[in-house]
Amino acid sequence: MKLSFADRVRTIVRGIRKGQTMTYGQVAAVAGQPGAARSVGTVMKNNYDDSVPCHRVVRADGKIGDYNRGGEARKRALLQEEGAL
DNA sequence: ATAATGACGTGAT
DNA sequence: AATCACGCCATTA
Repeated sequence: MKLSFADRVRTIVRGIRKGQTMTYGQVAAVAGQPGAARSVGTVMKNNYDDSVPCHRVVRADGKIGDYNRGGEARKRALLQEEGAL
């Protein structure tokens, strides 16, 4: 069975430890598709699995990035709780 | 199969 | 510093 890009991304993000963060571009690169940062976003958007800490994926330009469970504010709060900020 | 979409990235205004 | 414009690419319709 072949793992889609989305599956690899979810796996990678699941592996981000508490207090750590990765940029969309980083995840894409590790997933084997450098330059597909945007696609990582697409995946996150369609991913509703709570086991995937999508809030640990941030933008490369230092911004927080969006979040499908309460927006940027929520995401920022979670990261602060984990000490990622 | 083709077109539209968007939780990005970088460089130019 | 803030915004705009364009390229990028998997996913979705």
